[in-house]
Amino acid sequence: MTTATARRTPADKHDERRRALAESALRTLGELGYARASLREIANNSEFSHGVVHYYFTDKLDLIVHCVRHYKASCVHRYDDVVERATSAEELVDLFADKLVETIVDEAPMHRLWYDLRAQSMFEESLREAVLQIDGTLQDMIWRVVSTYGELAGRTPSMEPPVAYGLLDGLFQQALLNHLCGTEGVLDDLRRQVRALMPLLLQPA
Amino acid sequence: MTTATARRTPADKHDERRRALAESALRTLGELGYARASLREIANNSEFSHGVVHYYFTDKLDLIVHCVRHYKASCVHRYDDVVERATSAEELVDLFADKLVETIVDEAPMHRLWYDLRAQSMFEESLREAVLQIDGTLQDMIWRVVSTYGELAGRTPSMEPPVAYGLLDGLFQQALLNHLCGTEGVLDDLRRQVRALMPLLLQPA
DNA sequence: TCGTTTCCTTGACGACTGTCAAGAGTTTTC
DNA sequence: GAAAACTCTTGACAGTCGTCAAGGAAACGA
Repeated sequence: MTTATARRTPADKHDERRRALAESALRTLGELGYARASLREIANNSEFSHGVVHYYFTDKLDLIVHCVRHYKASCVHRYDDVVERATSAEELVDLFADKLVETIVDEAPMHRLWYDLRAQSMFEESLREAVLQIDGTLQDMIWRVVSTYGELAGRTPSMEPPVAYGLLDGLFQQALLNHLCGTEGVLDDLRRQVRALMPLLLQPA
Repeated sequence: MTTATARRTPADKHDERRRALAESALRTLGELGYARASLREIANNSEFSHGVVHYYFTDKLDLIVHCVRHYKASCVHRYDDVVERATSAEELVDLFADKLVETIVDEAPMHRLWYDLRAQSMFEESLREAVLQIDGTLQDMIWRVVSTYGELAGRTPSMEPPVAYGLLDGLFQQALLNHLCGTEGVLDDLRRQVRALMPLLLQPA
């Protein structure tokens, strides 16, 4: 019914509303987490009422998965200009480490939401497909950095994409937790750790 | 009132009941996760009724923190005999990797519970103290392995304890998720990845 | 054996949850 | 300008949740 009745407005407006609702929901989700963010709370922090959710989404799960998918879509290009801008291996590492620190400060709620969702997917099977897919795009994102780093250094990566992603993700997660706990020096630590780790991801010269 | 009235039974029985309840709760928590495990469900899977929880614990949070603390207490010695038994660096790595794979198979529910709780602590401040403390003991556990590995290899570690822990934890978490998703070859991958990573944790010979 | 303390069950409470139907309000269509 | 379609609000529903009080059951000390 809603498809292709007019030239472009109906379906587009529908999608735009979904996007607006999703972005509103993301704020609340990032603040409260997956389990404690109720649809009413999400709606309260938006310009809509709590009933509208079921007009644009079938489920609470549908909404949340849409939210995180929407978020990751912009997230996976975070290091694109790091990759493009860097002219040497050392510069790439510096830019990459800085960007990691920057996003841990600016987007901590989004990151903890992602880790929350990924942990939930270990229990809730209906989340796994989306989580695995997003995890794959994040892995690709990291691999673009690592492979470019290798090219600039004139060396080939010594690890497969999942390993490189797993290692960096481990450090990042640790830094995020400590950052949220207000620990001092976490950001500098992360920067140093990443700078020390990156060379190990390549074959010895 | 309950302290030191008789020789040892009253307080001991209290603690034993707490332990029994906690172990019962751990089964349910490992199955459902932090958010979806209700006190009634926890009690149903035990020999008690749902009201007894507030006799031994002040809170749901009190119960859960006690549960995870109780679990980690036994968990942190998992690699002790790996450290003691190994007579060469290579053997230690093999034993360590095997033990990692073993626990990912045997205790997957406990591990996902831990990651769930750690993610929740990013939102719920009241969880952080316990989580940070447990995280520290896990880090120490890993460091015992790494430092012994270095001694056996006659080389000094190239990374600080948090980094070594963060890297290995990242790989482990990734393997756990994939294992729960039923992906094939995850365990062999983890074994190979750990064997490849460990030498990088030491200074070049 | 009686009274007291400890232990545990039952049942209820208020609050909160996701969901959805009924119906206003708004826009579009003819 | 009436009719139809779309958009959103309101209010209620059936559950579930953590919590706790009342009271029975059992163990204990005398």
